[in-house]
Amino acid sequence: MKQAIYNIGVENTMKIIGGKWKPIILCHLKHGAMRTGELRRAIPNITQKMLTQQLRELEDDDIVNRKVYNQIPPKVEYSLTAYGQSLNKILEELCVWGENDIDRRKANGENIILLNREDVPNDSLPYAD
Amino acid sequence: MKQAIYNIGVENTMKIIGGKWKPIILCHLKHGAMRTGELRRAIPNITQKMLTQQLRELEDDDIVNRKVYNQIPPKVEYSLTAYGQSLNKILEELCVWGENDIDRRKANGENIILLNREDVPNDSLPYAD
DNA sequence: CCCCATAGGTACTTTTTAGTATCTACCCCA
DNA sequence: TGGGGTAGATACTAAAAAGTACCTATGGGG
Repeated sequence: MKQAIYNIGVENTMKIIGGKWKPIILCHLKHGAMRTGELRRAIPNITQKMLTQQLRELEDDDIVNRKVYNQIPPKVEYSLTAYGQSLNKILEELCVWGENDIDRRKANGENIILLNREDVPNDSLPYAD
Repeated sequence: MKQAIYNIGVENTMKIIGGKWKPIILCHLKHGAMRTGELRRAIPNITQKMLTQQLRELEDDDIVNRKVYNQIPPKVEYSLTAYGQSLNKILEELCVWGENDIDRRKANGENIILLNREDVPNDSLPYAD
């Protein structure tokens, strides 16, 4: 059995939900189950390979559930497991923080664009300056 | 001027606080200012190069403040900026989630060790099964 | 004079991660 | 017969991230 040693909790968290694609996938799945093709369309630039690879890893970590419908053409739905949903709040906050940060930079003159602003919980920013 | 395009907020967040070392550095700094050497000791395995490199990037993004004391031998203190502190809650949650996840896996028979459990807010786990 | 401690820069190499291209399977439909 | 539509596997290549080794500066102390 391989032994894993971490110095701080966040190290483990990032191993599970870190990387280029996992946070994005999870932020989409937190709204409900999605088919493979839906995820592909929702996440421009992701390749089929990276999508399935990351989903498999999330499955292995009991974050994502894979449901296969036995039909032709194939239909597969991905969703957060009950355990994966314990990440919902964090995922939401990561999204919102990033959105507000983009606003802040834009106000600061940076040329930065956010295409899909899905989380707009309220009008009070966590940080205003 | 270079244009940045994001599809979803979390993409931006991860660009700023993602990677192998940044979340760890930030989780340490959220307790207060630390000297370079303190950070190095607090984060085993990080190299001087990675530490300063990541700190410079966090500085560029207005997350971390660098204070140089003009003395010999040199003394430099790093701390979260006021803006960087808007990440405090998220950082805390990332730490705690990782800690609880390690407990969960350990209970599940995995050989996994957490050396520094710094965030123990209460006895109610976000997810118990 | 040389080494200590401190903080940091830089060229180069290795490792990890991600991307590309091509392959499978299945049934339907024209 | 040969597409389309779905989901996915795999070998190979490219790019990004991290690690290694060695260099700088400064003043004090032995």
